[in-house]
Amino acid sequence: MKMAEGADKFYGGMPSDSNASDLHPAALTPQQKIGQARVALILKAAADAFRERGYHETTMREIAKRSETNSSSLYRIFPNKELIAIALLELYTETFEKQWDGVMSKAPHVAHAEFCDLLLDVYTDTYKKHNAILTLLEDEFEGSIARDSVRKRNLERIEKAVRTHAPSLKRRDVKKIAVIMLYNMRTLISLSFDPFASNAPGASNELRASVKIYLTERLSEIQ
Amino acid sequence: MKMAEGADKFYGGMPSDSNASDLHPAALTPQQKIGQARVALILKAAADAFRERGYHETTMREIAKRSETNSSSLYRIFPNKELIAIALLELYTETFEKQWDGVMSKAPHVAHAEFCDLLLDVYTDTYKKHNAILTLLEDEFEGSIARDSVRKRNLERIEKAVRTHAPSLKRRDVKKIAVIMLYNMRTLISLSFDPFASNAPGASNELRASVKIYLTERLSEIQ
Amino acid sequence: MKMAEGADKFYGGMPSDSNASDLHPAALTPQQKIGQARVALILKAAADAFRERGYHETTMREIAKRSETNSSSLYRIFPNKELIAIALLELYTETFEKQWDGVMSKAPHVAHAEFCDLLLDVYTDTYKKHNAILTLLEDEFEGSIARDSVRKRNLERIEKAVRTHAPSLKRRDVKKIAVIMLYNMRTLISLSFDPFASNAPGASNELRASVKIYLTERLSEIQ
Amino acid sequence: MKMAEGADKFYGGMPSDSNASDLHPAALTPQQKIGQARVALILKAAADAFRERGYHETTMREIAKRSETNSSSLYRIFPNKELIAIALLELYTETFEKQWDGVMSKAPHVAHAEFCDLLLDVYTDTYKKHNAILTLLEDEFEGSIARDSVRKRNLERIEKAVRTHAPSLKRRDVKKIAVIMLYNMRTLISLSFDPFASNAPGASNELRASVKIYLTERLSEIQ
DNA sequence: AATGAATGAGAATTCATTCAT
DNA sequence: TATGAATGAATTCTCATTCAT
Repeated sequence: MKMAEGADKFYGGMPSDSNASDLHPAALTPQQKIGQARVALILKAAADAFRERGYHETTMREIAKRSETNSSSLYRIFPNKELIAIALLELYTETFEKQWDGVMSKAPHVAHAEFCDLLLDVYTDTYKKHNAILTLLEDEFEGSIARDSVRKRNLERIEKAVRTHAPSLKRRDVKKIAVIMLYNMRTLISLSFDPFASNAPGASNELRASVKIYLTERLSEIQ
Repeated sequence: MKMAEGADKFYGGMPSDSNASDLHPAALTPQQKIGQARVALILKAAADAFRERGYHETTMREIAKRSETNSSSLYRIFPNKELIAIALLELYTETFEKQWDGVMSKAPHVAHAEFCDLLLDVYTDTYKKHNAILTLLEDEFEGSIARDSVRKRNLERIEKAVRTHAPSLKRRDVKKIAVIMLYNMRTLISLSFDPFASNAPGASNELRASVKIYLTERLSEIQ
Repeated sequence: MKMAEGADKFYGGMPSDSNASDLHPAALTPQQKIGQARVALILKAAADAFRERGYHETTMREIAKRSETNSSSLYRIFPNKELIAIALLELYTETFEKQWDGVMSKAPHVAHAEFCDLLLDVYTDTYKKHNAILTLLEDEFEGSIARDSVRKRNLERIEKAVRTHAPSLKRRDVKKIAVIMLYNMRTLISLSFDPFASNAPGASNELRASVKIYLTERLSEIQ
Repeated sequence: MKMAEGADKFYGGMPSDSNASDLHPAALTPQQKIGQARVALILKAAADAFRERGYHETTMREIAKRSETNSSSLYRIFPNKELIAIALLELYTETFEKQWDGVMSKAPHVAHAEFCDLLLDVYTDTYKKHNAILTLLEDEFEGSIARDSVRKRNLERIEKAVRTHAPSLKRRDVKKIAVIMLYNMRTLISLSFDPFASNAPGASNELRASVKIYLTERLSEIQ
């Protein structure tokens, strides 16, 4: 399936001037209060559904029903399922960005171990709020471009934080460390949501510990 | 969609006594060469499709077309899509199990670092052969029971290997270490398949290194 | 779909006395300048759309977008799509009628051949201005009553012109000649718009010639 | 709307080798008797519907109902409405071609007037059998390419017949005459189906006469 | 009068699966 | 056993039109 029209609205690029034939615009940004409430309802319903049943198994119909929205209205606001997912990703990103400010301001001063916790907490805290996101970032959902864009931004943020924390690191090493941290963050999330992992209590802490060992080691090397 | 009948055949447990009213038998295991070839074709086609388009986006129709199998014949052999996925998981498991023999025999004698590599290699080697599996283990596909069973077995294997390598470890610690290793193995796979991660060359090695640091540390503690 | 209420206002006949329960009035004829501009915009947009995509493929939505009119406003002015088509037919008719005055005044004096050209020119000239009409007169659009009324009036005009030009013709022959002329006029239009007919350059002239041969022959017979 | 996939099957061009991703082939040509009967039913139903309500107003649903075909089956055989129209055009063409043999064999020997009748009869006779075609050739239906191909072939046939009948005509004149005849043929059909034209009885004969006058004149010029 | 939001009906289309030869 | 045909249940999606502010 091709990328839905209008999807490009989200992951940067020039804002395409809407021409007359633009019959299927991107997700509507409603002007009136009532419309905004509707959008919120829809996103809530979609997030719930995605989390409970996965992106693929969730139908537009179900989202419509859960949010008590008329199907057509749903399609007016979100011309297709992908745009809902993308909107959720956006929402998540917003929350996420706020967290980073705190990290960036503390990064230069804290010890390695604490820095590690800061990074991991950004993820876990954000996910606690938007835990439908997990599905969207994991599932092979069509909006992979949007997903990749989110990941890319996340990666850049981590790199920046690492550089701020340890300015003397080589650029290449920063990149590698950032990737490892990103994956570990995701793992940490998976771990905390995976009902299957609950067999081994303390696994989350163990992962945190393991990441701390790694990061401390890498950051200590350079001095 | 509910789990298809007959699916229980695959993920271990007691063999359910098949009763006469079993209208939807599990995937057929054909005795004739031509049938086996057909099955192989189907599984190949399905694996390709799953990898390329994901489990959910892949339709029976497409598998039929790709394997040049008549739809009805496909349904005779695999009464539903889930059973195809399960069969692929089985195939993967077989390859997997063979790898474990090597690990288990070497585990007691090798150094920690090498032991770590052994574990990670089991995964990467197997995935190189069956890379459609990734999708099946990640996607929220209906056969989650089968998937969980695979995971569970994998976890048990890792625990056993760790115990064999370091018999003096406490059971609880083994469990935790195993979980961490399992997740890291999956991460390693994701990393090597994720086109997105290719921006940071050497990330795979970095992950291996990080895992090695962790494992060595944990295993050294006890002596 | 049934004919929209209010549609009868347009294609002549007695003005139906509007009763109080007239919930769906005919196309509004706005008194204010801004309203007239709006109507013009809408008709322009609709004409373009009809010509480009045909009556049926054109949606109210598209007309709204093209004319930058809010959907609801569009519906206030033109309660349904048919009324837009009818309004366009009206517009066309107005232009058309003006042309007839010239024809009628010249008809008695000119030679047969010139008379023939006069008739054909009425059509081609009018169509040059309102070329969306072609679609409306050809397409099986619901307002066939309006369409038939336009045709009928056209036929009557032709009959009148023929009678004026050749008063001694029998009524029956006039009728037949008029029909033939009407159809030839339409053919001439089709021909000039049909991109496909451009393969045979000069076809328009050839048709004119053929019509002239016919008409001259018929008109000469009687003297 | 773009041309439907598979539509190219009909109006010439290389037969595209069907690749694995060819999930939506052109209209199915059923192998079994029962399937052929089904196709016939569908085409009959579609022809009726098109004639009665026009191409655009006819829905796939209606065709399914009229032919007592399950919707999905209909879509299996004719993946979209256009392909049905194209199939009807094909059917029409077949009948049409047979008629031409007679024309071509008589063309060299008959008088101009009779030749004229022969040409006109090809159309009227064929249309009597396939009178849904009228709609398809007139309506702005998406398969305009197929429609144009039909027209083009018809034009070529007429040219050939004219050349056979009057070999000494110049090529350019043949082309022009053919176009005029083609349009007149269509007009004749419209005339006989147009309920509106019935006001002028004898109009058909009048048109025939007019065409005969024209053609005789043109063909006589050259000797 | 203008505009955003809502709505019901229905059309297009696809899917997994079964039937019948 | 292989294959073409059939099927019902959904799902996606669009449209003309109305409501409410």
